[in-house]
Order: sequence, then structure tokens, then C-alpha cells
Amino acid sequence: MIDLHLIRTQPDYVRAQIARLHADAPIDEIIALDGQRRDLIGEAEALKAQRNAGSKAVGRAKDPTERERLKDEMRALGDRIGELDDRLRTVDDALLQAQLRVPNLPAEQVPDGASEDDNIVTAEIGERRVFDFAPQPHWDLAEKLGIIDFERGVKVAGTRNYILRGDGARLQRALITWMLDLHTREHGYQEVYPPFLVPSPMLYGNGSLPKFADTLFHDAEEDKWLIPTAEVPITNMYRDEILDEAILPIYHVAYTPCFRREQLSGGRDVRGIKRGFQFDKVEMVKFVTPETSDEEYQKLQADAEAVLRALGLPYRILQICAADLSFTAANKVDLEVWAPGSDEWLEVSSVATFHDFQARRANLRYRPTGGRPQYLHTLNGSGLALPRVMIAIMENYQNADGTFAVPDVLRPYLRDQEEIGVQPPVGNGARDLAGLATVQ
RNA sequence: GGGGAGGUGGCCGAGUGGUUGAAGGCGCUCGCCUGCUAAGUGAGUAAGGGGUUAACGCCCCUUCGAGGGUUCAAAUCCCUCCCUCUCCGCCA
Repeated sequence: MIDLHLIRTQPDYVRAQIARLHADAPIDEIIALDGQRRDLIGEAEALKAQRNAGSKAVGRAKDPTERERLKDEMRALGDRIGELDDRLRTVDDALLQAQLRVPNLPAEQVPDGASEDDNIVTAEIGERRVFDFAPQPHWDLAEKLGIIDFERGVKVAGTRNYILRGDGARLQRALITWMLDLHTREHGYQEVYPPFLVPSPMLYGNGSLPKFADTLFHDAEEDKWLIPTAEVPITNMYRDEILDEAILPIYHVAYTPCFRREQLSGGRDVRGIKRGFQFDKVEMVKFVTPETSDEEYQKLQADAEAVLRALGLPYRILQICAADLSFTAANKVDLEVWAPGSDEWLEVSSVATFHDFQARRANLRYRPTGGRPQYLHTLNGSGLALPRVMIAIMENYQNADGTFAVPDVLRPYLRDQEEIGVQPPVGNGARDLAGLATVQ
């Protein structure tokens, strides 16, 4: 949410910023409701002060007649207060609903633009490899090697599902462990392992609700949602708390699966593992003071880039323009890795700063030394999204014979294995079947 | 899933209808005092919202797990829900 006081005092500024987003927001409605709300509060509170004083007088009153007279008076007052409170509740709720629909305002330095076509490539890092053979897309390569089983994934779970097998599964596990180690050992993050199924307020807190309900998986029985990103549980970890300034900044990193009801679309995007209903991600989340927020944003981006650099993958940085900013972000860059087999840039990280937008929704505050509590700033960035990193490794490190090399940094995590080749057959003997029989 | 106990301020812990926004203690802050420290001593020490002020501040409302109800008046009584502890059951 953005500051109600800002909307009240500088509505034109707010409207102008929202225009930059090419978005709509119920600013007039909010201003009207805010006015009604404050009028009602003033009225109700004056009556409450009267009733509180009157009720004390009842307790002190000696004379029974006088006592009854006061009680009648207070009863009448109570009825009027009840009416005002009912109206206030209605107005409050409408105001909150309207506020929840207002997107975050873009940071000053975010460039204008009309659509995602106006995003700006600010840097391209690393050399794109020149192949002396035609690089395969990962869906062919991985299937031939037997490390991704598309057919059985679909059989088990429906379209856009796949099963990683053998070294495919190991590679992803190695990547996860290595990324977590990198961020915890070298970038100062604390690893956390959060719940994947959370109730609605958490999604309002990070800004996924109410706008993106149709892209989330919901369990009606428990009224809980599968997380679309680790950002959801982590951002809410400190909700309703007032943190000591001394403990900020807080850095967390987590590995979780992410669940998204992607809108089905035809074409290339359905091939391979680029886009699924479930994918794994290592996510970084920061809680910082407003003063350090810009600096922390730069560092966060560097932390995400460090993963790609260490893997030796060519990537580019995309500054997102105002029109393409997500609902919650004040500023955002995407990191896109080059996939030579698929012949496209793949978004593997989104690094965003939210200023106090999420903090207001989730009630995340800190107490400046000697001062009054105030909202802190949140930031997050993928570090990184696993399937697309897998794609990039397979496609960039592939050999002419259809195998591919393991990037140096991952070898210690794969028993020094140097390349991934055709997987040996499975289930081929009495040994395996005998083993299976004893498994519970 | 079933039974029992309980959820009060930064922490511990009183408090079963009215001067209790909440005793007492601990912690913390500022001051006094004592060569230093410890001890002692005085004062202060929740959040949110509304109003007022140039500002410091002042006034008012709300909040004792959450929501609803009874009452002139609720931390205190009633209902629903959530959470914690505990016994039993079940279970990776």
C-alpha cells in the first residue's frame, strides 16, 4: 500500500506517477472514503468521550433516580455510537479494499515507457559461445540423455509437468545447495526453510492478493494458498513486529518450490522446462532501513549476478520501464541468461525494491534508535530460478555428441563429475525389485 | 481427531463488572548518590488512530489472542474462532 497521507496531501503527484505505470487506481474513491472516515471518527469519538464520562458518573451516582436517568441517557448515546461505528466499519472496509488496489509508485529513476518493449538492456555480460555445430534445445538434449522425462511428467501430473531423472535431478539439487552456500557464505544471508502453504493475509502482505488470485493455487478446505514464490512466507516472517534498528538489515535466502497457475498459451513457451506450474527457486529477501534501501538494491542485484558469473553463463541486465513494473515494485531489473539451443534470453532473476509498499501491507516496522516506529523497506531477488539455469547450463555447456559439461563450481557438489551423459537404464534386475519390496 | 489447562505491557506476573491502560517485580532510559563497579535512590518507560499546535506538547478514541454478543459500563460475563502447553489417538 502507499501512504494514505500522501494520497490525501498530494493527489496530483500520485495520479501522475500512476499514469507513468499506465495503470488505473481508485484515487478519487480513496480520497472520498478517507474524508467520510475521518468525519465519522470525529463524530463517534466525541460521543464516546461523553459516554465514558457518563458511565463513570453512573458508578458514582448515589441517588437511584439519578442513576437511572443517566443510564437512559447513556443508552441512547450508545445506540447512536453503534450506528456510527457500523457506518465506520463499512467505510473502513471499502477504503482498505480500494487501497489494496493501488499499485506501488515507480521510483524516480525508473525510465518511462509504454510497454515491455521499452525495457532497456543496460549491460550484457559474458561472451556468447560460438558453436561449431548446431546447438540443441534442452528439450531434445535432455530427453535423449534421459535426464528429463516429459512424457511421464505429463502422465503423472498433466500438461507442463516433467520429471527430472538421474543426473538431471542431481544437477538441480547440486545447484540449489551451491546457490544457498554461495549466498550464506559469501553474501551474508541466513538460510530459512519456510512453509509452502499459507493463509490469505500473507498473500495480501506481499501484494499477490487481491490482484493475482487467478494465478495462484488455492486450497478451499483450509483456505490456504500454495506459495508462488518464497517471497510470500519470508516477507511475512516479521509481520506485526517492531524490529530494533540495530538488527537491520536482515538478509534471508531460501530454497522453495513455487506454484503458479500460468495461463496456458500455445507456441514455444510450452516446450521444455522454461515455464511450468511448479518450479524451484532460490530466493533472497532483505529487510532494510529506508536510508540504506538504494544501496541494498544494488548489492542485491550484484548477489544475483554473482551466481551467473560463477556459472560462466552469458547474461544481460534489463532495466524495467514504468509501464512494465509489477504491481508491487518501485524499481526492478531482470537478469536474462542466454540459451543458445532455444535461441532466446531467459529471465532467471527479477530483482526488485518495494520501498515501504509491502511493509505497510504486512505491518513490518522498525524502531529507529530513540525514535518512533516506522515502516522498513523490503527487497527481493531470485538467486536464481532453477529450471532456466538448468536450461542455460545444458544448452551453453553442450558438446557435439549431445552430452554437456558440468560447470566448475558445481563439480564439488557432484562428486567431481565433469560431464553429464546418457543415463544408465533403471529397474533392470532382481536387485532393484527386491529392494523395492522392502521399502515402506 | 478427542479430553484438560492457558493466552494480560519488552519480559515475568496480579487482576471475576465501574477511578485498572492495567498492582508488583525484572529489564531499559534519564537524574541523584557513592573514588570506579556493585548496591541505593528519584522519575520515566506500549501501539494505532483522530483533533490541536510553528514546534515541544496537549486533548480525545481504540487496543488485555481474534471476532461477535450482554451491559449505562467488560481484561473481567456469554458465543465462535485461532494459537500455546499437556494427556490420549493417529502418522512421514
